[in-house]
Amino acid sequence: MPAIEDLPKNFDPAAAEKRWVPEWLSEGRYHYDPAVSRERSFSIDTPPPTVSGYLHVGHVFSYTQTDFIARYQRMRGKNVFYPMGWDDNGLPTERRVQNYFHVRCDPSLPYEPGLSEKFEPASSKTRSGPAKHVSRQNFIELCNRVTTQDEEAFKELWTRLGLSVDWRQEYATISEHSRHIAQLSFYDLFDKGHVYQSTAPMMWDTGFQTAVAQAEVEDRMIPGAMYRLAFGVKGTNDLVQVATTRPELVPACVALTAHPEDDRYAHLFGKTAVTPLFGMPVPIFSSEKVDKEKGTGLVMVCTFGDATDVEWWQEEKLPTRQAIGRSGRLQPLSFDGSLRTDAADQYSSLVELPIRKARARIVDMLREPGSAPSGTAPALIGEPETLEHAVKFYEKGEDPLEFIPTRQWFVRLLDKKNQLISQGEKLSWTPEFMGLRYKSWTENLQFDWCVSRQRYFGVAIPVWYGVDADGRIDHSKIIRADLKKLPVDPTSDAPPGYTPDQRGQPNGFVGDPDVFDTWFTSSMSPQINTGWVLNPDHHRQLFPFNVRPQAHEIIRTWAFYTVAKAMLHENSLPWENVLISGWVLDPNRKKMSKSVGNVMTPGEWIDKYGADAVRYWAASARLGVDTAFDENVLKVGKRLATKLFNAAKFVYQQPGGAGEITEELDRAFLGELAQLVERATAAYERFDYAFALSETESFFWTVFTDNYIELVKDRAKRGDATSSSAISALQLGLSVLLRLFAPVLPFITEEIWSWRLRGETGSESIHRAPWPSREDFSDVEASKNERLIEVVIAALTSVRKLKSEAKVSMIAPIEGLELVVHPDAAPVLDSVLGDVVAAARANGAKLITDSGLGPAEARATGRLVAA
RNA sequence: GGGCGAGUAGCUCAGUUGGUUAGAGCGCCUGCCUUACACGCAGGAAGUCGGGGGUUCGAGUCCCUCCUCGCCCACCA
Repeated sequence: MPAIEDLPKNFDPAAAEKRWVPEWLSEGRYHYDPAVSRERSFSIDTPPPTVSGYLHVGHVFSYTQTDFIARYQRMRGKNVFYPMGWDDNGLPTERRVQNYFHVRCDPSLPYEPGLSEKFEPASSKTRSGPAKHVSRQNFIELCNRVTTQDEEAFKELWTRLGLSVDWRQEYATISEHSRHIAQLSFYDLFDKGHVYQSTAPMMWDTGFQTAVAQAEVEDRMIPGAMYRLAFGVKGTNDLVQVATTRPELVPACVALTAHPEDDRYAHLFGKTAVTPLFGMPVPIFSSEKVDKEKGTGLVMVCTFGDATDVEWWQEEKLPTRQAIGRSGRLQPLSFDGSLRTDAADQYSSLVELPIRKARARIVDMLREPGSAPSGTAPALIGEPETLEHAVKFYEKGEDPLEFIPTRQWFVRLLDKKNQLISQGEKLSWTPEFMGLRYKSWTENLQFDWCVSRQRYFGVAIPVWYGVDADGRIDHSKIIRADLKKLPVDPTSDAPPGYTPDQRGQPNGFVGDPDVFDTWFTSSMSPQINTGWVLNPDHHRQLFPFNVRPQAHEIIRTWAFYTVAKAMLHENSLPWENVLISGWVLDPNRKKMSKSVGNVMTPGEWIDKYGADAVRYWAASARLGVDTAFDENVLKVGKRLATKLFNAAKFVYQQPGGAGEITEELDRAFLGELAQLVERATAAYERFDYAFALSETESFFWTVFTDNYIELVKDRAKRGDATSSSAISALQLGLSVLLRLFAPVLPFITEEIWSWRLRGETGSESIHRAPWPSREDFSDVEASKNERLIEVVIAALTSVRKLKSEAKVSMIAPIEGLELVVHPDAAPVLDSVLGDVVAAARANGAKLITDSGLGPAEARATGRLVAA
């Protein structure tokens, strides 16, 4: 231990961080030991953060909260498996790379070795020119370059924060291992019959030109208008009114429908309607799905306006008239069977227009006289009614989703809703109500999981398709990879039994051009961590995991898909506990994000207040509770670390050796501390680190430093038989308190531990020291007076009040001190009166009883003497 | 439209199964250089617990209802 005189005047967090981080890493303090039994291990399915290149305090919040639990479990003697992953796979990375290098991926270009290394971050100058186009392979190399940089930045932040991650367990969702596991997952689901391909219309983002899954869809309120259009009834001059918000889909109209009990339209069922402008004859059928109250009660069925259109199209076996193409522009359509000779002409002016322009154009056309199916009137009836309505968007997209028939791979989930719901009910959710989010999402599942994406930077779907003798791709002829060759990229590798030059040739093959939904891979995070079938022993050791910490907005994706995968692959739950963290709100109570976020980065907060203080802030919010960012809490955290430093200095300054704990006050203090240990331990067991911290903090400050230390100060330095009792109690108290604080404040506690306890206990690090328990107090006799601490604090407070009101210093001597207490409290106080007299700087004290006072109340009188 | 969470001192938050004058920290006020700490210490002021009903000897806590905020899910012709 350093000599106490040599300790700095104040705690320097930066110096401590510089000292301990390297030691923790080099000494493997947080290493997981695969040889330890499963029962003695504790596994964490850490969320892999999206490496975005931008760090804000929201990132430190939830990750630090997980660390509290990891550190507690480790001190409980558990062999903690605490990995860290990076979610670098996927669209955010693609976009970031496009901007960063001002580059676009063009899969038709050939790979240029060495090209990717030559790229430099785009300057404002180069950005103004056209983007450079590169091959898919080069683009992926650029993605890897950027994510590697970003991961370094995150890793630096995590280590500075003191996350007790075992960095040997680092993983990335784009790594070879992760791609291997994801492709194995696909084959296993394939063999079990859980995946299928389909060309049914799927939700499609026209901006990114990819299919998206229900989980990635969000509603946004956007302005629109309701148009009333006149349709004809074939063989009559009758007109019927249809209301629609999407008039540009009139050319894609394949039917009209109304509710079977709607008297207004009952006579039309089975008849044929005629569309305005294009004169196409379409059937009119009845459907329970129609809401009589909406619009005119008569619905235009198009291919495809929304999910209900898709259902009607399937049920009624309607033809497909796909007006909207993959890029969101209207595409050519034939008008065979039209009752109007000018239908194709009318439509030709719409082809190639983007949806919005097509809508404006067609509305103009519908205003023209004669656009109605019969007579000379315009088809548009009245003026459009503007409205604000909810429209589905891809969460990362800018244009409303369209339904477009494309070939996609799906995981069958709809038929397993009930099983998925019951899996969710078997999990323990913290906070409990978050389980409802999982449930309501699962109950409302509408589609199977579309897992294919028309993107580049992701895990390739590991299949090839046969090409027939005529050069046509046969998607039913699926060619799989040799399992030993995984992971594969079918766009560059040749399948088993083929040579590379057979790609695209008659009787040859083509690779699936798509990649998996990123959730397809990240839902395998437990298996990626264990190695799954590649390392069955390790898998058995860890799976199911003890905890999955994660944010609440990804319950429907990450949590849901991970539960689904574990069920489909192994008929198991992936974990026992789900811990849901809250959000960090900015001071205006909005979710903290790049645009509204705080200007200071987490690194700067650490610079200013220290890592322990930042962690203290994260510990002040319970799981699932959103918290406003408050710099004040950082200040308080820093003060706590400083106070610990100084209190410890005081304890170790006391001369003389420790001895048996013989004094009532010392025993009572340790008795209270033992109760605190029980409360804190129970709190950590239910993942309530915030309660454990606030109880410990309040005990430390109120009982330990403000009162106990003041009471024994004098006795400790007296050098008599009672001194060693005080010193022992101080040292034991400090040791226990340090360990209770260690999960939240790893730096200051490690620092103090190293002075003496490291050598005395043999625990090289406080973070490997045993969590406090009854064992710590086994040599201490229990106090006879349960309320002793309460009473003695009340007495000391009454003396302080006397001095404070007299506006004199707390060390002002007092003569003729009289302490008035409840009769029951008198003998209690009498047993420790010497310490009270000393702390009061009195020359003695007389106890007076008054049964009018409460059992823990005291009143002091006496003469203050000028110092 | 259905559901979940929140609404407690100027601010940030605790208030476990209903039980005596509702708590903490920050801020504020009044003091104190006290040999661990002035990044400290002591004392103090400050709340009709979102509104309204009800149950109860007793309600911040239970029930009903309404209001505000946030979120989840759904509807989206």
